[in-house]
Amino acid sequence: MARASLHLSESEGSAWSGFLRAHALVTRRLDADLRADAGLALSEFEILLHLTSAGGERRMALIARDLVLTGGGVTRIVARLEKLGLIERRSCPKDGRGVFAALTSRGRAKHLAAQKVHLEGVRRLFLAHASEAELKTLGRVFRSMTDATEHEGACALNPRASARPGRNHAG
Amino acid sequence: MARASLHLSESEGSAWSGFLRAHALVTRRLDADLRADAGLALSEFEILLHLTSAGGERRMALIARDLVLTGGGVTRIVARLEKLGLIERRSCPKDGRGVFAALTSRGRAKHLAAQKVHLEGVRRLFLAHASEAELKTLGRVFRSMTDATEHEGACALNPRASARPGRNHAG
DNA sequence: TTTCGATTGTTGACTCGTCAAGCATATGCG
DNA sequence: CGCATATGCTTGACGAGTCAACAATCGAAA
Repeated sequence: MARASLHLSESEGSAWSGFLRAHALVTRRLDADLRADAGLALSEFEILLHLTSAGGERRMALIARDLVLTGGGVTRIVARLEKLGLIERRSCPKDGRGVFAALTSRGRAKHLAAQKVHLEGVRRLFLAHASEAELKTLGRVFRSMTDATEHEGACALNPRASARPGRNHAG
Repeated sequence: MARASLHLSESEGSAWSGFLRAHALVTRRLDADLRADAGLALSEFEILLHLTSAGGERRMALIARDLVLTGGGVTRIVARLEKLGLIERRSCPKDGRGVFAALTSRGRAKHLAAQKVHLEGVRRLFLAHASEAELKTLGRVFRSMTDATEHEGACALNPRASARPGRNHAG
């Protein structure tokens, strides 16, 4: 383990800082477009989209896991969407603790309208900058990162799991 | 322009959602590690790092541009770092409006200590998941995105520029 | 020089999501 | 069953950064 160099190579550095900058710029712009043209924040739209691709309803905790939010965060976003009439809460008959977030018909319509803006933005800001082969590379690399990071001991989504017994430092 | 499909292909979808998930998971974990092991938030560390690689001092506005923050945001992060004794403000002799954020010696020391944690995290959470060739691809793709998005009319960092005369919708 | 528009940085008000405490329910074990 | 522990969701308090308004300064043109 002699490779504890104190700085990154050029390709490492530009991949990492590009990652941060691209995320900030792209999501910022996409959020602005969505707000202007559809009246919805990106985080709100993401939940409508998630519910749509899940068939219309989903448990709060699963939304949190999939969108990398805390439980409290989902409660609050869903509350906003509920106030807009786009979502309703349903209690889960199988589990008295559980709550479903479910699209209303207005919610479906809103998703459809916003989806146009969203897709246009994702294509223009993100997809347009990579070839098909490059997209596959991105997908593969991101998948590896998320799989590894998700299972890396106690994560922020899992605060009550064992108190970080070890983050397997490379030593 | 008949390709206004209402959904993404599998490779498009997993690249995009992977991008969002990877960013959320990786930065969250890195921020937690940095706080636990160095007592610094990721955003704070990023400014120390930026100042270091800029030779020790930098104008507020340039920090904001490079790190994709608003001016107000930089003011607040720098204020925190100043309170910690890691940074000091210097007025710019050439421009009475300007303010430099400058590393103190304690700031340099703190950067050095935190840099170990930061590098270990970036390597483990991000770099380890891509080959050299893949890193080059990421760098190239992200660069294209940021170049395009930065110059795409009024961005959030440039609120007083012409009021979004057109976002060149594909029409 | 005066004047007007652009730029720089700061600040109060606000939004968004996290954190942690709390309550309700579920599940496993004696 | 009765108790301990784990999970699901909500909520008050808070942290972090944006937004918009503002004051100060710069620069250029009349």
